[in-house]
Amino acid sequence: MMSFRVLLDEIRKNLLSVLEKEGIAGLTFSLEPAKEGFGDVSCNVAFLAAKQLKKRPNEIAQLISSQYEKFVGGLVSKVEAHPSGYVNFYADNGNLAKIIIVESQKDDYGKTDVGKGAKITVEHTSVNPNKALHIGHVRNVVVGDSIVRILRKANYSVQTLNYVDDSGLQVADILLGFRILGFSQDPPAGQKFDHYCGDEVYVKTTEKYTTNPELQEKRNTMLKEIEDGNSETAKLASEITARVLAEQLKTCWRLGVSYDCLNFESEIVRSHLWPQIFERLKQMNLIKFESDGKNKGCWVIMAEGEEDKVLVRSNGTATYIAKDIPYAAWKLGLVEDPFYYKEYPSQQNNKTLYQTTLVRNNSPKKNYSSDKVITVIDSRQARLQNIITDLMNKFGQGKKEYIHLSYESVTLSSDTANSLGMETGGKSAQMSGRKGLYVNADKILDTLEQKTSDETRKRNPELSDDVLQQIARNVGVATLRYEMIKQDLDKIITFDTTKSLSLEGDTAPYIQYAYARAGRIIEKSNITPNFDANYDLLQDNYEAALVKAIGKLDLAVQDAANNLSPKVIAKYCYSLAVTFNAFYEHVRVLDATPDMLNARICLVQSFQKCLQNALDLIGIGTPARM
RNA sequence: GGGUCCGUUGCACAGCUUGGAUAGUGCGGACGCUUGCGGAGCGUCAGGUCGUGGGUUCGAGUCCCCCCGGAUCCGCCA
Repeated sequence: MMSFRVLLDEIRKNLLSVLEKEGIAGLTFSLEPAKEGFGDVSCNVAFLAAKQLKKRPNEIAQLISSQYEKFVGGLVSKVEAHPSGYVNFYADNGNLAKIIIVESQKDDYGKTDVGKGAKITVEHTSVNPNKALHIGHVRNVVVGDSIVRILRKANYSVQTLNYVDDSGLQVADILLGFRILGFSQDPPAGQKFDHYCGDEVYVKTTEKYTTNPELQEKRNTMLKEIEDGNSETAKLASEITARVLAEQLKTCWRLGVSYDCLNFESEIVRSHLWPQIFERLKQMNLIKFESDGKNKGCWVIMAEGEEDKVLVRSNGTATYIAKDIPYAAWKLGLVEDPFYYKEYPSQQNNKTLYQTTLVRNNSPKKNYSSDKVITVIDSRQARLQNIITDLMNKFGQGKKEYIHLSYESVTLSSDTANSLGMETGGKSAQMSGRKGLYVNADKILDTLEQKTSDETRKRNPELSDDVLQQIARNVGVATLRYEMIKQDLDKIITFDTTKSLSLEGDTAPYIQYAYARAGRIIEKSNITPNFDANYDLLQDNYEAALVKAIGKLDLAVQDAANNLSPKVIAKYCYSLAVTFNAFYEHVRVLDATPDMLNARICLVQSFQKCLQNALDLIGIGTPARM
């Protein structure tokens, strides 16, 4: 990839030759984009060599920079020994601009080869099919989807899975509502089925457990019936969960997210993978049978420095973690695949979505397993995920990698919790599906679309309703997605229905606005840029800064892929937009002479292309107007 | 009680993986910028013992240890 990286590569190569000549080879120095005001690239080698040479860092820096002088003239225009001890390099703006701007026109601009084409499987979303997605689920969906996009850009071959826990206790809860408490199986007109199940059936059914304890026993028998299959209850369960799932997927598609395959817990259970795995665990001595103590009669797993975890109860039934183990092993390709595959009826973008089935068919077998598997789950499940990770390491004998990509939860601000009828004493509160304390994802998207639609109409009164709606969807989704990934995964997001929906400052609309502004310049210039331009004209600081920002996309992708950190891309997009806006305010494009106009239009178009590529990595679009 | 994570300006965050040069950004506050390419913008100012204490180092927001505060997990529930 021809990018800012070529500058780093050139400097490294020449620097190594300087160091060798001076007899200070073998140091693992860093060579990085410089901080503002210290040139373009900084090197810390003088600090590292100071001890060995018994000289002050600045002296060494001076020696190195004077020796580097003979290489000046390529992409480097100046070398400088800073009094602090750094060696700072200044780029030749024209040469660098030519390379970066031309390269940025390629469709795959920003790609980088972290993955070397390796297969990787990512599981995310995995929402219980008894309710609608709330704002906490959205964090999972958006983090997972952004990771998928980033890994693809980093040359991984990515498979995306969504695990549907269609046989758990929460499903039994709503079934109890339908079968015993007589809730209608059809929602009131205009209400989505997933909203209805979550807001009405689930909440009102679980409410009754406190006043009506015998209902809980009924729930337990219902759970057994679901797991065994074949009963009326099991049939109704698969019907209801399928309907909820269909509605949940609409929300995911609305967010711009797609999957390769859906897995169902009920099928994992009925596939009889567990007995096979159970035997292997015994053979490998990874689990033990307790003949005494509090876990008497159970098979338990010994976790590093933690309490033993029961896998098989004294009555012989497997616990939930025992269901997760076969699924993890399946994802890693450690068991023979018991499934057949069929197409799910629909998906956005005409991408085919498959689902597993135990019913034999003639469709070709699929393979969604990989040696490397990422599972995106809430940090609250870290303990269980650690047990599975441990187990998979032993199971895979070091050839497989199971990664729990953990993220902190989304909580509600006290104001928002209050508005949902909960007094928290000024503190933020965890959401709870059971208590009905959550912010629905579709409703937040509706609110955002309305808001962005109003704003866009103010600025573009001539736009048709259709176009306006399209823009509003784009910007609304972008705003929510950006809020969900702009900070670190291990930081709690405190969601506030008013404060979290701002369209100004460090937000998606700010970034998208920069793109739209750039588009208007190109439009009004009335020229088609000629990329065989005179890039030496782009010497202004604002121009040079924009070129360099554009040149660093692949460095950001590499960082994001290596650290599984989508926020790196969000930060990159924001800083690219900031750099453009500064350029926009200080450099007049349309007033320039023909050569200068052409060079600047090339730069503006390069910015647009780069930003579009970068935003796509976090699932954010670039409307031409907004 | 034990494990994990968080603690940087009034608020929300970046920087910590890979220690060095002036600790950045947004919101909020004060003031200013449009007969100029779209003001969802730009600029100026105010605001910081980087939770506390120790250690390693020529050098610590960044690495190590103790402590304090907060979140979360620790069921033969899922």
